Amino acid sequence: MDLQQFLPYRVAVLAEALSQCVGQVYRERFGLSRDEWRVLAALADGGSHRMVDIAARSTLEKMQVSRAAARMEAAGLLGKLPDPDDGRGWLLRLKPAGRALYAKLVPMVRSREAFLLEALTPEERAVLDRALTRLGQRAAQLLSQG
Amino acid sequence: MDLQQFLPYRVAVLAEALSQCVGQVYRERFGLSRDEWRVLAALADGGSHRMVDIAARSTLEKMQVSRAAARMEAAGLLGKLPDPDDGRGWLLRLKPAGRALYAKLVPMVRSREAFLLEALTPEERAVLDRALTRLGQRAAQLLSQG
DNA sequence: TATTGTTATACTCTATAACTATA
DNA sequence: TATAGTTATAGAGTATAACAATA
Repeated sequence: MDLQQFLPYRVAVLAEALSQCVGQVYRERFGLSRDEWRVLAALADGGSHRMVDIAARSTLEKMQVSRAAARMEAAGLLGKLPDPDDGRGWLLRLKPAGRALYAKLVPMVRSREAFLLEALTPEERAVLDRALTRLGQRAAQLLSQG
Repeated sequence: MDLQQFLPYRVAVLAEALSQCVGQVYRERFGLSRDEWRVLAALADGGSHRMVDIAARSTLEKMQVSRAAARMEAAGLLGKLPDPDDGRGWLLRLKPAGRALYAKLVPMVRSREAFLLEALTPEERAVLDRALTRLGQRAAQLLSQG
């Protein structure tokens, strides 16, 4: 068997490389961790969201969201409001500083993504899109079966 | 911007899922770490290889290879022979126990990979193959430029 | 001077679960 | 009993660089 041709390995190597590409922006230029960047992106619609929803939208654990949110609150990027519908919960919402950061950061990562995608034709992108989705579904199936 | 549609995020999530699928085999059933599994796979051709070559073939740091090899040597999976061509180096080589482990492990991860790929037509697989390669090249380009 | 492999160290991440307060 | 969020802790993984031996 050839490791170089093994799909999980290839995807892992690519993910690592893409993560570094994007990380050069959010980590090195803006001092955010990966989790903080995901929380920022998950709040991008400008709304207020419960932590558990942010977790679902960002593929993070509730604990990771809690910690990232605490750091971002301390940095003045977001605020925590009591959830009016549930006394246990909080709603997260970007503050102006968080929105400003987002507005600077997103065009930069977007243009990196665009550069990456220039490697593919529109048809290839469509296939890739489907492939990522379907492989994810199959992987979930395998994982649920053990 | 929609995190769910962002390519680096999608690839990261998929890589995580695929890594768990394969990890269920090499970690949970055979007690190997990811690095040890990669070293095992990189020695799969039955030959003797320098650590620096294993590192290149497995996308690991020389330090990770050194540590993984030390653990695998202690476990009797591989042996270290002095490199006849370079007094500084060692050649790694699977021992019978390592080859036996490999022979049991590979069919299992192979069948998982095959199950995953059933989600795609042969044409889609070919496109995915090209896409992974080209995206990796572009990412390397971005990283080298900063 | 550069390279192979080893070791040290500090740091980050991850996983698990205990814990509180509400539902 | 179950859920939202917080906190604690231990273990794993990562990054950096110093180091000895050899090229």
